[in-house]
Amino acid sequence: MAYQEVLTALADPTRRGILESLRGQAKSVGELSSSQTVSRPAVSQHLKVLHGAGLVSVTGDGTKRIYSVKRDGLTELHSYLDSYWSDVLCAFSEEVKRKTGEKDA
Amino acid sequence: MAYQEVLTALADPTRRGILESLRGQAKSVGELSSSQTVSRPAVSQHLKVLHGAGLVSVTGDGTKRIYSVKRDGLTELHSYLDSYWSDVLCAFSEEVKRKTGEKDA
DNA sequence: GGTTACAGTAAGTCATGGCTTACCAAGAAG
DNA sequence: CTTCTTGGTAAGCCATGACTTACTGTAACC
Repeated sequence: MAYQEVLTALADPTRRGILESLRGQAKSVGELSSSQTVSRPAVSQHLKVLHGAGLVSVTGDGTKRIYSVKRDGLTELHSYLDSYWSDVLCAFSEEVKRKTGEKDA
Repeated sequence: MAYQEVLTALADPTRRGILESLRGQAKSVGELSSSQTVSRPAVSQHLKVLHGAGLVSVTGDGTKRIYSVKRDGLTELHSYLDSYWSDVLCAFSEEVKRKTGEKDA
């Protein structure tokens, strides 16, 4: 529920690659690591972060664990970005740009 | 034009704090650093990253530089997140979750 | 012109985290 | 029951980057 964690998770290129590889097709850890350049334990660690951020969901209690994209995980970040748009005050910051040489700035 | 840089820029808490402090009100570097816990040079460095990511714009060639939020900087990332929604294939990944025990997985 | 204030740069330090190899646990298959 | 496959954990290494102090440059003000 924290968009901060989502940003942290999405900041890493490898993690984005995993998420991209996962979108459209749920995969096991083995399948994921074969499509990535890093080792399998590295993928596991990244998946832990992604799971902690709520970006992926895992199923299968057995020896095979299937990971898939959890679409809802991006909702909060999406809303956060939206808030920057709806921010009316944001508009007048552009106005300030023109008042550059204000003496009493 | 790269949402990767935006994600990297937004991943840092201090940078988010600067951006938050900047939203709704354009500020000089001095004003920013006084509202932040880190030193002024640190703020300068962060502003460079934010500027590189296209998240802020700067005006004032003089000794006073006014930074403001550049709303457009978030557009690409916003669209990127949108693409996860429109991804039809994303839907069937949820379906796969139920077929967990597939033997030929 | 000299001084002061503001801001960016440089250099160096330290912590965070991403990756690897090695190991451990658990279920499937024979 | 033994063996193999699968995946998470631990420990350690190394690179990245965030922060600091010190310095430099530039514009405003006297």
